Amino acid sequence: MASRAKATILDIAREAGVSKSTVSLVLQGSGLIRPETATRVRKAIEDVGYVYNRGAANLRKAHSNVIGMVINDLTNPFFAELAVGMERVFQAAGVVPFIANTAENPVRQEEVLKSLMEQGVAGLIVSPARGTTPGAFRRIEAAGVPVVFTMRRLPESRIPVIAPDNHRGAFIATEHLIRKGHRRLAFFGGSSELVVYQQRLGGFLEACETLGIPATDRTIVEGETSRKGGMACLDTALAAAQPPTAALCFNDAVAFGAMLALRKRGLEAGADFAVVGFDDVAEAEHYSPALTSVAVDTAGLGERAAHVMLKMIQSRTTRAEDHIGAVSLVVRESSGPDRNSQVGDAA
Amino acid sequence: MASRAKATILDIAREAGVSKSTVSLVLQGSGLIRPETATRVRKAIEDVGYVYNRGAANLRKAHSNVIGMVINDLTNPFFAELAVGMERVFQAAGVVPFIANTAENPVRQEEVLKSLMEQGVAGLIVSPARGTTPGAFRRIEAAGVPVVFTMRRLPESRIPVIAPDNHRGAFIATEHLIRKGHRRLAFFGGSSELVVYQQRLGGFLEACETLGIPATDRTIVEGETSRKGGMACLDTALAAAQPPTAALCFNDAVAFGAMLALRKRGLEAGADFAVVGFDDVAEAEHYSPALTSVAVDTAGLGERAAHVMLKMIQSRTTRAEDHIGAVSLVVRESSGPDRNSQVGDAA
DNA sequence: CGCTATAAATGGAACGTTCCAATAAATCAA
DNA sequence: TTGATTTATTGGAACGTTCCATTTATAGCG
Repeated sequence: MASRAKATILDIAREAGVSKSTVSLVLQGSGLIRPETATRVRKAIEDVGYVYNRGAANLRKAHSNVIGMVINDLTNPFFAELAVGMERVFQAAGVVPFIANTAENPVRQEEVLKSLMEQGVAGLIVSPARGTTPGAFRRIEAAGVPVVFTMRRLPESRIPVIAPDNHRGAFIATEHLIRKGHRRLAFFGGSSELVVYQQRLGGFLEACETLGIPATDRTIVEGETSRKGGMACLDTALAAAQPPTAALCFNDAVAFGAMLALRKRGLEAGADFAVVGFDDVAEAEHYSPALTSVAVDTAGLGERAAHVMLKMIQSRTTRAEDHIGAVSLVVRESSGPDRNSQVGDAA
Repeated sequence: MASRAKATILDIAREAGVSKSTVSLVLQGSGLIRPETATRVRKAIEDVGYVYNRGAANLRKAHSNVIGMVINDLTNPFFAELAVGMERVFQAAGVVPFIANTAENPVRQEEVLKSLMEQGVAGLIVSPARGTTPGAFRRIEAAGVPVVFTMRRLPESRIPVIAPDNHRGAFIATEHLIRKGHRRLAFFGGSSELVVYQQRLGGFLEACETLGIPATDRTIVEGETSRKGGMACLDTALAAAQPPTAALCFNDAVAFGAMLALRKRGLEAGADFAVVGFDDVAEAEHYSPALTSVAVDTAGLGERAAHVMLKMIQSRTTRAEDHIGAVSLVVRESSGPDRNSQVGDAA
């Protein structure tokens, strides 16, 4: 049933009674071929069930039409949304994005990157795994393949980054909580090895500083960036002598976890404890209570990253400017009502 | 900065003072090379920043180490979990899975498949997009590339399928609702063009039939397989003169939507209306109320699909047996307490 | 009719690997 | 010592494309 040997351009040439060069030209849609010849060739292609061998072609052409998207956690819907945004742009440009998942594992990431490079990708969009070593992209840069990072950046690296304004996002979210009347605040989840963490925590701290929350009234609990991590953070925080009354969470997953832990204690997010997330994933709006979160325009960032990549490929450069996306706070139920009525001990 | 021309095997050969054949052997880890020679070659590889050109290699070898995973909706966490399960297996086998998203669009799917084929994949694992035409895989089969479907099957096709036992899953879920005392049941979401829909609906109907729920007490509402679709289904169903008191949903996303719509009406899933989902995504356990759902062992199915694929590649066949995965009902809060006390009108 | 200009089609040399057959060097048996 | 065997290494011919330089056919013009 299956055709024995794969058909090549020569088989088509024979079938159509032309030369391989002619077939090649037809395949590339060249206008140099007489229309009726082209039709004849196309028929032959159809007849023999030919499939184009892009590997062979790339051997001569030296640049492929595939770009690799390396993502640290596909099960996080946030990254899935990001990937979808990119795909739209690439598709329109005739570029095929192949997605690979590293599951937050630097070793796996190494393998995946190697594989993608061997495949001869034209560029790489990467959301680096936690714990990626600074040298991990040296070889890739040396090979002249354009790379852009999304969402996360590496401590010291000249690779362009497309990311939301984490500092500002955390700042406005914290400000929101303070304006609501909260005086003992927490920051939940994440770990200090992530640059993103430093940015978000930095925004949180700056807001506290600016708006007069003393260091003694700030609780910082590191933890996994997942529901489970969020649950643990809340339990830790509430065990303190002077527990916080509100928390900004590293991301929405952590926030969902914190809300879940609250419910387990018979408390309700919003009424008894204010929770704010980060990322504003689709689910945030539909949760119960609906989650107040920092919206980062995920799909927009994905599109931006894709555009930057295309431009880099086109201008065969490996440099590009960073892009820091605007953020906004989407206020929903989980951050609760104003507490200003019961405030009395503010400076 | 970037090295001008990409280094090839010949550059390494020159650098190390051996022949290209020797380099090739080293690259393949052949034991035929004297260890110290191999070390010297490996050093040269490192020095010149060589990256292996798999395209060129495949030209001779005729089978690559990449397999394509074509998924209809990456934003559905269910598929992301499935993908992750497969990746584990492939990684261990030294095969690199590239994931591509079709966003439920047959045209996009066509492009993606073409691209993957051109790339010379060794095999394809596909969860076909809705509305895929029966002929869409003809050429791929003709080319002798192994394909396995996951989760969904095409109406008439000899391609092996790895999927959960949809019929049985729906049956036990429906049985559960009836045992709880419900007598007017609904089936929410999905559309009849999907084979999976027919299977799940079939299970639902068979349970109704077997356990004495007359056709007049069954409400079937087709709809999008998303939260939004689920909300619409619930609204439609409750508008009827004799509304149902429980619903089996096509999948968890629909179930979440239905629960959301209930809450909007001031009703609570479990207490006022029983909801059962399908797939048992991670979120189901953490929802509020926690969702009763049919567990399909997602990661297990992914692993199974990957294994079948590897076996097909190895034995260079394009045939394999279907695999129907076991299912189980995970009972949580959303299906509510027993209603048997208040039943009086049962036959 | 001969000439040039244009259009259409073609041969052949790359591209970077693999792998077979062949060689060269080292070891062994007699 | 000689020939056979084993161990390391090496040329060279593929693999399926692209693209440049040609060739061949067609048309246009005086």
